[in-house]
Amino acid sequence: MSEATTGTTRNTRQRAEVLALLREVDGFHSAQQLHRMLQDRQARVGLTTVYRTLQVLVEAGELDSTKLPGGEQLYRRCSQGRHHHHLVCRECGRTVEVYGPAVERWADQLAGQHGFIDVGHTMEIFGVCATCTG
Amino acid sequence: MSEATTGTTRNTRQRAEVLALLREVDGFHSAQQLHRMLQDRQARVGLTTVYRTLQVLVEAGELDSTKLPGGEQLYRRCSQGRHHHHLVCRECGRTVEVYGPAVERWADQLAGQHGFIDVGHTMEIFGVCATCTG
DNA sequence: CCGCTCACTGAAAGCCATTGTCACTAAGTG
DNA sequence: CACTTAGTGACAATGGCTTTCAGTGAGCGG
Repeated sequence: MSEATTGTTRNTRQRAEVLALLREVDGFHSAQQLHRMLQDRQARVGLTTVYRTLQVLVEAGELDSTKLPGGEQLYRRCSQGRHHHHLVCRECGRTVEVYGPAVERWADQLAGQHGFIDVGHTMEIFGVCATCTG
Repeated sequence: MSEATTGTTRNTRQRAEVLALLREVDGFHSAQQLHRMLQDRQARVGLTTVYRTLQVLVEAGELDSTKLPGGEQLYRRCSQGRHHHHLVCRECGRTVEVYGPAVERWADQLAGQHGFIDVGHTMEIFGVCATCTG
């Protein structure tokens, strides 16, 4: 599973298109949205490829992903490697990256107290942003 | 949308079956699992009804639900109304309810600072429990 | 350049939890 | 006992995502 066997990664047009798009857009977008955007700009990339490329990029730590309550996965270019969470507007999808080292520590500690190892966590904050309110 | 118009709730056999089952089982289970359990005990309740009943119960605050990373929704009888999060074992599904008032406060505050209103959040902690480790 | 291999592609089919449809059933009321 | 209408459930549909598999083309050695 994702083990670099011969480890050769090829530079394909499709990969470049996806990366180029991600460099231009801001905020989170779903694989489907990104695929539609690519179609709009005449970049012929299959949906399957979009999914695979996004997965690869996430694994490589170049993309950042969130999951909406509905289960849909969103992606966006990772500004930096630091672990963070998201404050997302339910209306417009505007996203703010937030940091909560205390939360991380709390989660790890708590899990440790209960004998859990290999601990990870998910946390997303939802609300309606100022723009969408008034 | 879930607005109590005439607001009459009927006591049906199916509802009772689901509730009875939930009273007996511990931990989180998916709608599909619960449906299968009901079949095993000869309780004839349709899958659709199981889903609807669970939804109603969650809205009424009588059930507690989590979502697995895979997107599957899990339900369990709510021990108490207090807002809490879950520490879930990736292997066996064992769940520990955890409280983090500080986290709640942090999330609300942070959202407020960014001008967000009507704020909610999700947080789940995953790991492997002591039993599953060895 | 040429040919070859294998990573990569993508259309279509599959998967799977969940939701919608709609004719039917029965709870609770008068 | 009617009778209204909440509730039911078999089935179809949805939707995001994954798998399949017959190709295509990136990059390398010759």
